[in-house]
Amino acid sequence: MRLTNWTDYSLRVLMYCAACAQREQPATISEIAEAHGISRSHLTKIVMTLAGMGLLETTRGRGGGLRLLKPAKDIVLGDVVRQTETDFTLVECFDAEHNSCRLDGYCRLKGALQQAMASYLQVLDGVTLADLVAPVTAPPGTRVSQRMHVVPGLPRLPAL
Amino acid sequence: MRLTNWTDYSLRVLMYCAACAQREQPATISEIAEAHGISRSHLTKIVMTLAGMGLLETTRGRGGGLRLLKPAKDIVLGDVVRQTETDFTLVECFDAEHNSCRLDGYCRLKGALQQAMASYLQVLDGVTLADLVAPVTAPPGTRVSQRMHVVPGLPRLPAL
DNA sequence: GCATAAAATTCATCAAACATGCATGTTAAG
DNA sequence: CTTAACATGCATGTTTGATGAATTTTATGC
Repeated sequence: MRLTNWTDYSLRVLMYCAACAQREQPATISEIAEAHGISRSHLTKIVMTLAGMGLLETTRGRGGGLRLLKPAKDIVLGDVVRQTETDFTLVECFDAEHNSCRLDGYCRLKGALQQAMASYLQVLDGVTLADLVAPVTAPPGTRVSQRMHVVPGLPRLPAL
Repeated sequence: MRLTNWTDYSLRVLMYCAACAQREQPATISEIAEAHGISRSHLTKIVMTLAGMGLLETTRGRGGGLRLLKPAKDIVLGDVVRQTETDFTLVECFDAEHNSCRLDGYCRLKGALQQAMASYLQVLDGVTLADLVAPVTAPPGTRVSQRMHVVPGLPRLPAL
Protein backbone atom coordinates (compact mmCIF):
# COMPACT_ATOMS: atom_id res chain seq x y z
CA MET A 1 0.00 0.00 0.00
CA ARG A 2 2.34 2.62 -1.20
CA LEU A 3 2.82 4.77 -4.23
CA THR A 4 5.93 4.37 -6.34
CA ASN A 5 8.77 6.87 -6.17
CA TRP A 6 7.92 7.50 -9.77
CA THR A 7 4.63 9.04 -8.73
CA ASP A 8 6.30 10.87 -5.90
CA TYR A 9 8.86 12.43 -8.22
CA SER A 10 6.22 13.21 -10.81
CA LEU A 11 4.33 15.23 -8.27
CA ARG A 12 7.47 16.99 -7.14
CA VAL A 13 8.30 17.99 -10.69
CA LEU A 14 4.86 19.40 -11.20
CA MET A 15 4.98 21.26 -7.95
CA TYR A 16 8.37 22.67 -8.79
CA CYS A 17 7.13 23.87 -12.16
CA ALA A 18 4.08 25.39 -10.57
CA ALA A 19 6.27 27.25 -8.13
CA CYS A 20 8.43 28.55 -11.00
CA ALA A 21 5.48 29.54 -13.15
CA GLN A 22 6.07 33.25 -12.72
CA ARG A 23 9.79 33.03 -13.34
CA GLU A 24 11.46 34.34 -16.46
CA GLN A 25 13.50 31.21 -17.11
CA PRO A 26 11.63 27.92 -17.15
CA ALA A 27 12.63 25.27 -14.64
CA THR A 28 15.20 22.81 -15.92
CA ILE A 29 15.55 19.11 -15.27
CA SER A 30 19.05 19.53 -13.88
CA GLU A 31 17.80 22.11 -11.46
CA ILE A 32 15.03 19.92 -10.13
CA ALA A 33 17.25 16.85 -10.05
CA GLU A 34 19.80 18.66 -7.97
CA ALA A 35 17.18 20.12 -5.67
CA HIS A 36 15.93 16.65 -4.84
CA GLY A 37 19.20 14.77 -5.08
CA ILE A 38 18.26 12.39 -7.86
CA SER A 39 19.98 11.59 -11.09
CA ARG A 40 19.27 13.85 -14.03
CA SER A 41 18.79 10.99 -16.46
CA HIS A 42 16.32 9.25 -14.27
CA LEU A 43 14.31 12.40 -13.75
CA THR A 44 14.36 13.00 -17.48
CA LYS A 45 12.28 9.90 -18.05
CA ILE A 46 9.74 11.07 -15.57
CA VAL A 47 9.57 14.46 -17.22
CA MET A 48 9.15 12.82 -20.61
CA THR A 49 6.20 10.87 -19.35
CA LEU A 50 4.60 13.95 -17.91
CA ALA A 51 5.15 15.70 -21.22
CA GLY A 52 3.56 12.76 -23.00
CA MET A 53 0.58 13.14 -20.71
CA GLY A 54 0.20 16.69 -21.92
CA LEU A 55 0.90 18.17 -18.52
CA LEU A 56 4.00 20.11 -19.43
CA GLU A 57 5.96 21.19 -22.45
CA THR A 58 9.67 20.92 -22.87
CA THR A 59 11.88 23.17 -24.94
CA ARG A 60 15.34 22.09 -25.91
CA GLY A 61 18.47 24.06 -26.32
CA ARG A 62 19.88 26.95 -24.40
CA GLY A 63 17.32 28.73 -22.32
CA GLY A 64 14.99 25.76 -22.58
CA GLY A 65 13.27 23.90 -19.81
CA LEU A 66 9.87 22.88 -18.55
CA ARG A 67 6.61 24.71 -18.32
CA LEU A 68 3.19 23.62 -17.22
CA LEU A 69 0.71 23.51 -20.07
CA LYS A 70 -2.23 24.24 -17.83
CA PRO A 71 -2.63 26.55 -14.87
CA ALA A 72 -1.86 24.78 -11.61
CA LYS A 73 -5.42 25.08 -10.42
CA ASP A 74 -6.57 22.97 -13.36
CA ILE A 75 -4.24 20.07 -12.64
CA VAL A 76 -6.08 17.59 -10.48
CA LEU A 77 -4.04 15.36 -8.23
CA GLY A 78 -6.27 12.35 -8.74
CA ASP A 79 -5.78 12.47 -12.49
CA VAL A 80 -2.03 12.61 -12.14
CA VAL A 81 -1.90 9.68 -9.75
CA ARG A 82 -4.21 7.62 -11.91
CA GLN A 83 -1.79 8.07 -14.79
CA THR A 84 1.58 7.81 -13.08
CA GLU A 85 0.63 4.87 -10.92
CA THR A 86 0.40 1.80 -13.10
CA ASP A 87 -0.74 -1.04 -10.93
CA PHE A 88 -4.08 -0.79 -9.20
CA THR A 89 -4.34 -4.55 -8.75
CA LEU A 90 -5.15 -4.50 -5.07
CA VAL A 91 -5.51 -8.25 -4.84
CA GLU A 92 -5.23 -11.15 -7.21
CA CYS A 93 -8.86 -11.26 -8.18
CA PHE A 94 -8.61 -7.75 -9.66
CA ASP A 95 -6.52 -9.19 -12.43
CA ALA A 96 -8.83 -11.15 -14.70
CA GLU A 97 -5.82 -12.63 -16.47
CA HIS A 98 -4.24 -14.33 -13.49
CA ASN A 99 -7.13 -14.69 -11.15
CA SER A 100 -7.37 -18.12 -9.64
CA CYS A 101 -9.52 -17.33 -6.65
CA ARG A 102 -12.11 -20.01 -6.13
CA LEU A 103 -14.51 -17.56 -4.60
CA ASP A 104 -14.42 -15.17 -7.53
CA GLY A 105 -17.90 -13.97 -8.19
CA TYR A 106 -19.19 -15.27 -4.90
CA CYS A 107 -17.51 -12.90 -2.52
CA ARG A 108 -17.80 -9.19 -2.10
CA LEU A 109 -14.17 -8.49 -1.37
CA LYS A 110 -13.39 -7.14 -4.77
CA GLY A 111 -16.31 -4.76 -4.72
CA ALA A 112 -15.38 -3.48 -1.29
CA LEU A 113 -11.79 -2.85 -2.27
CA GLN A 114 -12.84 -1.14 -5.44
CA GLN A 115 -15.04 1.19 -3.48
CA ALA A 116 -12.23 1.91 -1.08
CA MET A 117 -9.87 2.77 -3.88
CA ALA A 118 -12.46 4.92 -5.55
CA SER A 119 -12.86 6.79 -2.32
CA TYR A 120 -9.11 7.25 -2.14
CA LEU A 121 -8.93 8.75 -5.58
CA GLN A 122 -12.00 10.83 -4.97
CA VAL A 123 -10.21 12.67 -2.21
CA LEU A 124 -7.31 13.36 -4.54
CA ASP A 125 -9.73 14.58 -7.16
CA GLY A 126 -10.56 17.36 -4.77
CA VAL A 127 -7.01 18.68 -4.66
CA THR A 128 -5.26 20.64 -7.38
CA LEU A 129 -1.63 21.42 -7.89
CA ALA A 130 -2.39 24.97 -6.88
CA ASP A 131 -3.62 23.75 -3.52
CA LEU A 132 -0.34 21.96 -2.94
CA VAL A 133 1.92 24.90 -3.60
CA ALA A 134 -0.23 27.57 -2.02
CA PRO A 135 2.15 30.38 -1.16
CA VAL A 136 3.37 30.59 2.38
CA THR A 137 2.17 34.16 2.50
CA ALA A 138 -1.46 33.08 2.20
CA PRO A 139 -3.41 34.23 5.24
CA PRO A 140 -4.43 31.42 7.58
CA GLY A 141 -7.83 30.00 6.76
CA THR A 142 -7.31 30.47 3.05
CA ARG A 143 -9.79 28.38 1.15
CA VAL A 144 -8.54 25.57 -0.95
CA SER A 145 -10.24 24.78 -4.22
CA GLN A 146 -13.98 24.39 -4.19
CA ARG A 147 -13.62 20.81 -5.22
CA MET A 148 -11.71 19.97 -2.09
CA HIS A 149 -13.40 17.09 -0.40
CA VAL A 150 -13.02 16.90 3.33
CA VAL A 151 -13.46 13.58 5.01
CA PRO A 152 -15.71 14.01 8.02
CA GLY A 153 -13.98 13.49 11.29
CA LEU A 154 -10.51 14.03 9.94
CA PRO A 155 -8.31 17.03 10.54
CA ARG A 156 -8.23 19.49 7.70
CA LEU A 157 -5.07 20.00 5.76
CA PRO A 158 -2.73 21.88 8.04
CA ALA A 159 -2.65 25.59 7.44
CA LEU A 160 0.73 26.80 6.32
CA MET B 1 -0.75 1.09 -5.14
CA ARG B 2 -1.51 -2.48 -4.36
CA LEU B 3 -1.93 -4.65 -1.34
CA THR B 4 0.49 -7.50 -0.72
CA ASN B 5 -0.47 -11.08 -1.40
CA TRP B 6 0.03 -11.52 2.30
CA THR B 7 -3.00 -9.37 2.96
CA ASP B 8 -4.88 -11.08 0.17
CA TYR B 9 -4.23 -14.50 1.66
CA SER B 10 -5.00 -13.30 5.15
CA LEU B 11 -8.41 -12.23 4.01
CA ARG B 12 -9.00 -15.49 2.21
CA VAL B 13 -8.12 -17.49 5.31
CA LEU B 14 -10.53 -15.47 7.39
CA MET B 15 -13.25 -15.83 4.81
CA TYR B 16 -12.67 -19.54 4.61
CA CYS B 17 -12.91 -19.89 8.35
CA ALA B 18 -16.04 -17.81 8.43
CA ALA B 19 -17.58 -20.05 5.82
CA CYS B 20 -16.67 -23.13 7.87
CA ALA B 21 -17.91 -21.69 11.13
CA GLN B 22 -20.90 -24.01 11.32
CA ARG B 23 -18.93 -27.09 10.43
CA GLU B 24 -18.14 -29.84 12.90
CA GLN B 25 -14.44 -30.05 12.02
CA PRO B 26 -12.48 -26.80 12.05
CA ALA B 27 -10.81 -25.69 8.82
CA THR B 28 -7.21 -26.84 8.48
CA ILE B 29 -4.27 -25.08 6.95
CA SER B 30 -3.68 -27.88 4.46
CA GLU B 31 -7.25 -27.64 3.33
CA ILE B 32 -7.10 -23.91 2.70
CA ALA B 33 -3.67 -24.15 1.11
CA GLU B 34 -4.91 -26.73 -1.32
CA ALA B 35 -8.07 -24.82 -2.08
CA HIS B 36 -6.07 -21.81 -3.12
CA GLY B 37 -3.07 -23.56 -4.55
CA ILE B 38 -0.43 -22.16 -2.22
CA SER B 39 2.18 -23.90 -0.14
CA ARG B 40 1.16 -25.14 3.25
CA SER B 41 4.25 -23.79 4.97
CA HIS B 42 3.79 -20.35 3.55
CA LEU B 43 0.18 -20.21 4.55
CA THR B 44 1.12 -21.39 8.01
CA LYS B 45 3.01 -18.19 8.63
CA ILE B 46 0.03 -16.16 7.63
CA VAL B 47 -2.20 -18.14 9.93
CA MET B 48 0.26 -17.71 12.77
CA THR B 49 0.17 -13.97 12.33
CA LEU B 50 -3.60 -13.93 12.32
CA ALA B 51 -3.56 -16.02 15.45
CA GLY B 52 -1.11 -13.58 17.01
CA MET B 53 -3.53 -10.80 16.18
CA GLY B 54 -6.17 -12.60 18.18
CA LEU B 55 -8.38 -13.19 15.20
CA LEU B 56 -8.35 -16.95 15.26
CA GLU B 57 -7.27 -19.80 17.47
CA THR B 58 -5.36 -22.84 16.37
CA THR B 59 -5.48 -26.29 17.87
CA ARG B 60 -2.78 -28.82 17.17
CA GLY B 61 -2.95 -32.50 16.73
CA ARG B 62 -5.52 -34.75 15.18
CA GLY B 63 -8.86 -33.06 14.77
CA GLY B 64 -7.21 -29.67 15.17
CA GLY B 65 -7.46 -26.69 12.91
CA LEU B 66 -8.52 -23.06 12.83
CA ARG B 67 -11.49 -21.24 14.29
CA LEU B 68 -12.42 -17.61 14.36
CA LEU B 69 -12.29 -16.14 17.83
CA LYS B 70 -14.97 -13.59 17.07
CA PRO B 71 -18.16 -13.80 15.07
CA ALA B 72 -17.62 -12.79 11.47
CA LYS B 73 -19.80 -9.75 11.82
CA ASP B 74 -17.42 -8.34 14.42
CA ILE B 75 -14.34 -8.61 12.26
CA VAL B 76 -13.87 -5.33 10.46
CA LEU B 77 -12.03 -5.36 7.18
CA GLY B 78 -10.28 -2.06 7.81
CA ASP B 79 -8.76 -3.36 11.02
CA VAL B 80 -7.43 -6.45 9.32
CA VAL B 81 -5.86 -4.51 6.48
CA ARG B 82 -4.28 -2.03 8.85
CA GLN B 83 -2.58 -4.90 10.63
CA THR B 84 -1.61 -7.16 7.77
CA GLU B 85 -0.38 -4.40 5.53
CA THR B 86 2.89 -3.11 6.90
CA ASP B 87 3.93 -0.20 4.79
CA PHE B 88 1.70 2.82 4.51
CA THR B 89 4.51 5.07 3.38
CA LEU B 90 2.76 6.53 0.40
CA VAL B 91 5.61 8.81 -0.52
CA GLU B 92 9.04 9.56 0.85
CA CYS B 93 7.97 12.41 3.08
CA PHE B 94 5.74 10.06 5.08
CA ASP B 95 8.85 8.47 6.47
CA ALA B 96 10.37 10.91 8.95
CA GLU B 97 13.50 8.78 9.09
CA HIS B 98 14.46 9.01 5.43
CA ASN B 99 12.65 12.09 4.34
CA SER B 100 14.83 14.40 2.30
CA CYS B 101 12.15 16.44 0.60
CA ARG B 102 13.08 20.09 0.53
CA LEU B 103 9.48 21.14 0.61
CA ASP B 104 8.65 19.18 3.72
CA GLY B 105 6.46 21.29 5.89
CA TYR B 106 5.76 23.76 3.14
CA CYS B 107 3.59 21.67 0.88
CA ARG B 108 0.25 20.07 1.44
CA LEU B 109 0.90 16.88 -0.44
CA LYS B 110 1.40 14.79 2.63
CA GLY B 111 -1.80 15.98 4.18
CA ALA B 112 -3.77 15.31 1.05
CA LEU B 113 -2.43 11.79 0.71
CA GLN B 114 -3.09 11.09 4.34
CA GLN B 115 -6.67 12.13 3.92
CA ALA B 116 -7.00 9.96 0.85
CA MET B 117 -5.65 6.94 2.67
CA ALA B 118 -7.90 7.61 5.63
CA SER B 119 -10.83 7.68 3.29
CA TYR B 120 -9.72 4.38 1.81
CA LEU B 121 -9.59 2.70 5.18
CA GLN B 122 -12.81 4.30 6.24
CA VAL B 123 -14.64 2.47 3.49
CA LEU B 124 -13.13 -0.79 4.65
CA ASP B 125 -14.15 0.00 8.19
CA GLY B 126 -17.70 -0.25 6.97
CA VAL B 127 -17.35 -3.84 5.82
CA THR B 128 -17.22 -6.89 8.04
CA LEU B 129 -16.15 -10.40 7.29
CA ALA B 130 -19.79 -11.41 7.45
CA ASP B 131 -20.57 -9.01 4.61
CA LEU B 132 -17.95 -10.67 2.47
CA VAL B 133 -19.17 -14.20 2.84
CA ALA B 134 -22.87 -13.47 2.82
CA PRO B 135 -24.52 -16.71 1.77
CA VAL B 136 -25.48 -17.06 -1.85
CA THR B 137 -28.98 -17.87 -0.76
CA ALA B 138 -29.50 -14.38 0.62
CA PRO B 139 -32.37 -12.69 -1.17
CA PRO B 140 -31.37 -9.89 -3.53
CA GLY B 141 -31.30 -6.53 -1.83
CA THR B 142 -30.07 -8.02 1.41
CA ARG B 143 -28.69 -5.28 3.61
CA VAL B 144 -25.06 -5.31 4.45
CA SER B 145 -23.91 -4.20 7.86
CA GLN B 146 -25.20 -0.88 9.14
CA ARG B 147 -21.71 0.48 9.15
CA MET B 148 -21.37 0.00 5.43
CA HIS B 149 -20.33 3.24 3.90
CA VAL B 150 -21.42 3.84 0.35
CA VAL B 151 -19.51 6.28 -1.74
CA PRO B 152 -21.95 8.54 -3.54
CA GLY B 153 -21.99 8.08 -7.27
CA LEU B 154 -20.49 4.62 -7.22
CA PRO B 155 -22.31 1.40 -7.90
CA ARG B 156 -23.23 -0.53 -4.81
CA LEU B 157 -21.59 -3.83 -4.13
CA PRO B 158 -22.98 -6.27 -6.63
CA ALA B 159 -25.78 -8.40 -5.31
CA LEU B 160 -24.92 -12.05 -5.28
C1' DG C 1 3.05 -46.11 24.22
C1' DC C 2 2.91 -45.95 19.37
C1' DA C 3 1.14 -44.29 15.03
C1' DT C 4 -0.81 -40.53 13.00
C1' DA C 5 -2.52 -35.98 11.97
C1' DA C 6 -2.06 -31.55 12.52
C1' DA C 7 0.13 -27.10 13.81
C1' DA C 8 4.75 -24.60 14.57
C1' DT C 9 9.62 -23.38 13.36
C1' DT C 10 13.75 -22.72 10.90
C1' DC C 11 16.32 -21.97 6.95
C1' DA C 12 17.58 -20.85 2.43
C1' DT C 13 16.40 -19.09 -1.81
C1' DC C 14 13.83 -16.87 -5.57
C1' DA C 15 11.89 -13.40 -8.33
C1' DA C 16 9.75 -9.31 -9.97
C1' DA C 17 9.17 -4.60 -9.82
C1' DC C 18 11.24 -0.56 -9.08
C1' DA C 19 14.95 2.28 -9.17
C1' DT C 20 19.38 4.04 -10.78
C1' DG C 21 22.94 6.09 -13.54
C1' DC C 22 26.35 5.94 -17.41
C1' DA C 23 27.06 6.93 -22.09
C1' DT C 24 25.60 8.93 -25.97
C1' DG C 25 22.55 11.29 -29.31
C1' DT C 26 19.71 15.36 -30.74
C1' DT C 27 18.14 20.10 -30.85
C1' DA C 28 18.33 24.98 -30.69
C1' DA C 29 20.12 29.49 -28.90
C1' DG C 30 23.66 32.86 -29.18
C1' DC D 1 30.41 26.11 -33.63
C1' DT D 2 30.02 25.99 -28.88
C1' DT D 3 27.15 25.38 -25.21
C1' DA D 4 23.04 24.23 -22.64
C1' DA D 5 19.43 21.75 -22.58
C1' DC D 6 16.30 17.77 -23.66
C1' DA D 7 16.17 12.66 -25.41
C1' DT D 8 17.26 7.62 -25.47
C1' DG D 9 19.19 3.05 -24.76
C1' DC D 10 21.38 -0.06 -21.96
C1' DA D 11 22.99 -2.29 -18.05
C1' DT D 12 22.77 -2.97 -13.42
C1' DG D 13 21.43 -2.55 -8.48
C1' DT D 14 18.23 -3.15 -4.66
C1' DT D 15 14.44 -4.11 -1.95
C1' DT D 16 10.84 -6.70 -0.23
C1' DG D 17 7.66 -9.95 -0.88
C1' DA D 18 7.00 -14.56 -1.80
C1' DT D 19 8.16 -19.43 -1.73
C1' DG D 20 8.93 -24.16 -0.20
C1' DA D 21 11.91 -28.04 1.89
C1' DA D 22 12.98 -30.02 6.10
C1' DT D 23 12.14 -30.55 10.75
C1' DT D 24 10.01 -30.23 15.33
C1' DT D 25 6.28 -30.07 18.58
C1' DT D 26 1.69 -31.28 20.20
C1' DA D 27 -2.38 -33.90 20.73
C1' DT D 28 -5.65 -37.70 19.53
C1' DG D 29 -7.07 -42.39 19.25
C1' DC D 30 -6.18 -47.04 19.24
